[in-house]
Amino acid sequence: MGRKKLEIKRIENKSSRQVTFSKRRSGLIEKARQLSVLCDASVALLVVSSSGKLYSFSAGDNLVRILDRYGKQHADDLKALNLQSKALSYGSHNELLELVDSKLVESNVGGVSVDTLVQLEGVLENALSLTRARKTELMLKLVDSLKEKEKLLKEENQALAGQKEKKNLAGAEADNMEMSPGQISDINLPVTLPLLN
Amino acid sequence: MGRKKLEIKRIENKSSRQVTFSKRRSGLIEKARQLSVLCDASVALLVVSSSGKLYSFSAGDNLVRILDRYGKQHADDLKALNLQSKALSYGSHNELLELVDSKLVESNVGGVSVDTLVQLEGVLENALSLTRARKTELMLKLVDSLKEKEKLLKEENQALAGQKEKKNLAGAEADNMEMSPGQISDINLPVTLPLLN
DNA sequence: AACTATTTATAAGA
DNA sequence: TTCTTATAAATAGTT
Repeated sequence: MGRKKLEIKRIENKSSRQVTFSKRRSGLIEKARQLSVLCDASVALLVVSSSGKLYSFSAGDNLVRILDRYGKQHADDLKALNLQSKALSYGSHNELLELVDSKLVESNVGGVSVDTLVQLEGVLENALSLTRARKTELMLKLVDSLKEKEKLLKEENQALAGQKEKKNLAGAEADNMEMSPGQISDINLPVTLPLLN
Repeated sequence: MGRKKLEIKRIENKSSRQVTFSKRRSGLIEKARQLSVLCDASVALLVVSSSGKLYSFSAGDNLVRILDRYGKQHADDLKALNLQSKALSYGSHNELLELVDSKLVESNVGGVSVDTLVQLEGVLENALSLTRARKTELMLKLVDSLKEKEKLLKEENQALAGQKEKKNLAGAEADNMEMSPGQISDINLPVTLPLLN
């Protein structure tokens, strides 16, 4: 809707891309607002420009609450989400394979076009790689957050030990407990993870 | 943009509200998609209808990654992350299964050789090799061990706090502190895991 | 789910 | 950036 019809593909000219980004971003946000008001819905919108700047908008409810709901509903009902943003469960791989297998056996009689099979293969590969990428990403995140937690706990630990020592010195005798608080206990973790294919 | 100008306020008639919701939701998603393509941006959109149904869309990058970015810029959202990671391991392959199913059914017209089918099966099986399961298993172990570590740290923490309190009560006398070795250690976790896709 | 009269969004230009 | 305006696109009400 402008002087000319614009093809929906990346705008190569940097400055008009910037202008369009700005205009359409406002337009999108306005539309989101209207949807929220007209239909009594909650809307959360996050836009990240190619230069990495983040714009967020939410209406009807605050963003965090909407995200929470996303998390919950994700567990219950993924039907509502589109395939792209969907995650697949670990177990699904095998199930899917089995399904495909059985379907293929079944169709020994009927027939399936090569094109369809190629398409199917693509779909599966795509879905799998998406899944794997996301799974990895999330697990790395989880690991990071756990490590962060660990660090904080250790610090607290050290602080507590320090306080204790002070008290010891101030008290009757010394005890030379050198409880250096960073001590080792063994948790069974493979130091090197054989994560190879 | 319609037969009449519509005021932007809650539509009272339930069914037209529903219709408008549906139309405008698609419109919004299309606009989001266009913005993403035209301007090389990432967009995440979450819409919750008044009846609580959730719709999500993302383009340019996966939703979780976009949310992550949001999380970084706006303090923590570990809670949401946890919810998500939980959700991710639950069901969700339904849609994919349906898609696969429909592809196979719909293409009962052409014809394909058993050889081709066997080949396809092989390709898919390959993509699902056991190694991936092993990788997942190992990562899950890693996460578990980190959680375990965390637990131990918390316990030690509590023990220390308890001792400190005791000391306070006992005043200046000896301390029989027997450092209960419920220790925590530093295990050399690879900071970056060589995770394969 | 289609249609179409209108309103809205916006591409290009200033 | 901001405004203007010709035109494309979205959609409200209708069927």
